[in-house]
Amino acid sequence: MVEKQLAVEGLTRDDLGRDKFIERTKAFVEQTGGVILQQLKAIGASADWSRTAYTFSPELSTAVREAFVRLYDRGLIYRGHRVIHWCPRCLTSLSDEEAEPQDTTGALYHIAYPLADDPSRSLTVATTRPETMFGDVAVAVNPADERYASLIGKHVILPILDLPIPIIGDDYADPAFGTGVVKITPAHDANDFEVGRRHALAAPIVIDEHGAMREGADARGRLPQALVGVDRFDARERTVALLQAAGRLVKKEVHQHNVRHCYRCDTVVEPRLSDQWFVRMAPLAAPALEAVRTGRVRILPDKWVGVYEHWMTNIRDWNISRQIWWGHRVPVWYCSACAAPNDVIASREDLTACPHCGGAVRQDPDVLDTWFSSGLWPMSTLGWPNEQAADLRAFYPTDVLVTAPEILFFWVARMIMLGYEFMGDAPFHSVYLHGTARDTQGRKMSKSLGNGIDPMDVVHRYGADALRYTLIAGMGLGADVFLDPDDLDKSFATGRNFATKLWNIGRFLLKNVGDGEVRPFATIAPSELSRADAWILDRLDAAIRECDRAIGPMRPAHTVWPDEERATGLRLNEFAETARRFVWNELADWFLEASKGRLLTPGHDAEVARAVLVHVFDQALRLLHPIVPFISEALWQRLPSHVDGTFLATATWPVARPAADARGAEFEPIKEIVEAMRRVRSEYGLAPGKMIDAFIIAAPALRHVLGDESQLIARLARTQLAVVDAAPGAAAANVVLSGGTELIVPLAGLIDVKKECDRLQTELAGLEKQLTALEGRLGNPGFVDRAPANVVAAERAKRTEWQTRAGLLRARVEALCSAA
RNA sequence: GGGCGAAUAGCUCAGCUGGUUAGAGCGCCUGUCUUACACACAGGAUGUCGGGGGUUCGAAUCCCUCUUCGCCCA
Repeated sequence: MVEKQLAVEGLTRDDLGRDKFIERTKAFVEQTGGVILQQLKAIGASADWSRTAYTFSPELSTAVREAFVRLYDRGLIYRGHRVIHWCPRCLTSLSDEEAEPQDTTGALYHIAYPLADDPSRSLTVATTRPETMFGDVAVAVNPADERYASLIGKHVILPILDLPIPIIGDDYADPAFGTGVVKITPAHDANDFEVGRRHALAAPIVIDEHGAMREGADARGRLPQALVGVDRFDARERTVALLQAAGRLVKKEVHQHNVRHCYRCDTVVEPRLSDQWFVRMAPLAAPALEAVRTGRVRILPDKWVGVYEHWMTNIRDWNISRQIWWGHRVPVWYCSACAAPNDVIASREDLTACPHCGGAVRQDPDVLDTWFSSGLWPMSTLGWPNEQAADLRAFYPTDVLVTAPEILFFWVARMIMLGYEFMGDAPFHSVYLHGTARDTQGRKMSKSLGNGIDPMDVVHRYGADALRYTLIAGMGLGADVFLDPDDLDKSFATGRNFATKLWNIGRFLLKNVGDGEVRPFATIAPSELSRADAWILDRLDAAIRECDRAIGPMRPAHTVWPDEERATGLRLNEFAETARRFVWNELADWFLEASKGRLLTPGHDAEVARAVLVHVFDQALRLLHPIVPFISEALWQRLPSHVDGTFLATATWPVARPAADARGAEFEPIKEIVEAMRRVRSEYGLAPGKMIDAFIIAAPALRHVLGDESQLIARLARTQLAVVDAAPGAAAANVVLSGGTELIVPLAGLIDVKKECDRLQTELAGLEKQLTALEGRLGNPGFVDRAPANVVAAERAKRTEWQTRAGLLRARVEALCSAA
């Protein structure tokens, strides 16, 4: 980014010099880092802001040096001479992870290399990079390949240069790929380098650090004059032309392959032979792999476990050298005076003189891959390498790491490896890999595409709670979330609607409860509760349990996750949906509606209702606080039960009561009757406000409830219910409810007998179909004998219920449809 | 080319260790400004759970196979 800014000013980093460049970058980092912190605060992230840390602070720099020196002393960091990924634009090497493969349509060129002792015959090699042929030192065939085995040891003539090179046998040559003959260019291909090493071949360099053709080490006389200084891609065309002119190009075919690109600037990466610092990964990976396999660390969603294991078992040494200016300098000095000119001195302190001879020293110019210091984060931020640091002792290992899946190798795996190396334990027990925000076309939101959404924009429009709720509710474990950057209203409707609804629920509740003294919920005896009270308290318990289950255990009970708990919890969307359903569909839609009447008449029951309302809402706000912290806190502070100076943010978590009150279940038939009445109204176009009469045939237990709750039903359903023993003869709508209850709504003049009859017949047919299947199941000895007893019992209960229901429906159909 | 994963309502996704009359949000249709909320209320429609085969008393759920799409690594 800083280099881009400089480019706009017409400058390069060399114009500025190393010190000025670092100064400028530092300023930029402080500025952007500040913006991110400000955004986090705006969305209500409850971090301990006094602990923000910066990787270039003196403390963290100490940690980086300590880690480097310790790994170096243990032989886990070494200087290696090999082919690495190089960005010819950034002029730095890259790790395997930073060189991103991109599927590319290229060409496979087939080139004829004549045999030295018989120019009439030739071997055809297939390559995607003909311009590297000037660095060829051999062609390889597979020793098991019968076509070519006899040629091993002979020579071919490298076209254009007319240079004899050997034919070698090596398993690396894949008989099935191309022609089965592969050219070997050790300086410009990592695999070829290994082949060259095995066969003790030279490694002539023909491409320079800028990606232009130039004779480097071991390459004198290898480049045609016309190609010197030519960019690698132009050189490819020209080489092909030269080959064609020489009659050596056999064919060119379209070829799909992956080409690595620089993850920062997208330039095509050039394999480059050079000296770099590497971390030996296999010894570090072993405990980190074991940690995930045994369950010391779990990865969610667990589909990433396989990816992690695959990477860890095929791990390659990590190139940590970067030839850039911004970063931690490699803490290595070289003494030019001592006997060994390349003697490496790794040091925790800056060196000004050689500790052996007192001579002048110079520091290695390379800096470290930023992920090297990031890998130390869980320790370095807590005070490591001071192992007695209070923070380190108190907080290491931490709990959950939340990050994006593309960081799994860059960062997560390296934190685990370095955690084991330096602390002897994993830095956390859970890794939560979240989804990606994408636009409506499924593209990842990014600055360069301009399809991103500014979170602050959303906060200003709809509030932080709406933003949080939308994302949390819409993001299943590891699932991507799709948002339309051009239609924020639609994208954030879920959260905006819920935030507004919650606020309105609070407003209504606070207004109706009023400012007067409210009885503490604990003082209310179960016998004082209404059925609606008992019901909402049951629902609250269920919501608490479901929320707890969605979040799962905070940490493993005994260090390691047992198999049955490994994949559980952290289902934030389920948590959000449960909490939403409770306050909206249960508390607001039913309990608040049911309370309206009770609150109108002052007295004992109104006091109970007020106490229950305050208690239930208080508990609901506690559940909601992690998702919508601002609105929930604001409402909670206004509750009459609120104690000055206390915060919802630090209030205790709700706990479900162990046992339910049986009377809560008695509210269900009331709901069912109200819903049935509403359906009938809707179907026959009866005005919602109009009071209508209805009859009900019910079992004795329900009659008792109906007697008690007639006012409530009247209010919710706008219905005067009369309990009867038999259906009156007049035209009516008929509804069969659970438990054999029948609801009859007389509709003289309004009823369409044909329509009512059709409706009942459709319902009956559907039920009979289900019943037939159910009876088939229960008649099957295989099922009755082998299925678990509780399943069989449940199916039998269902049969009884459905048979009653079908009987009642049949009777209604007979009564009604014979007349039609 | 190798490995991993996914296909469920118009869209985005739940459905965990096989037993539901298969769910949610958004969208859609009908009615309602019912004094907390039209960013709402009430009611409604919509799925041969990608195709085929198998295991099982029982499959959206387990196995095989095909198709299509992702991701990771060569």
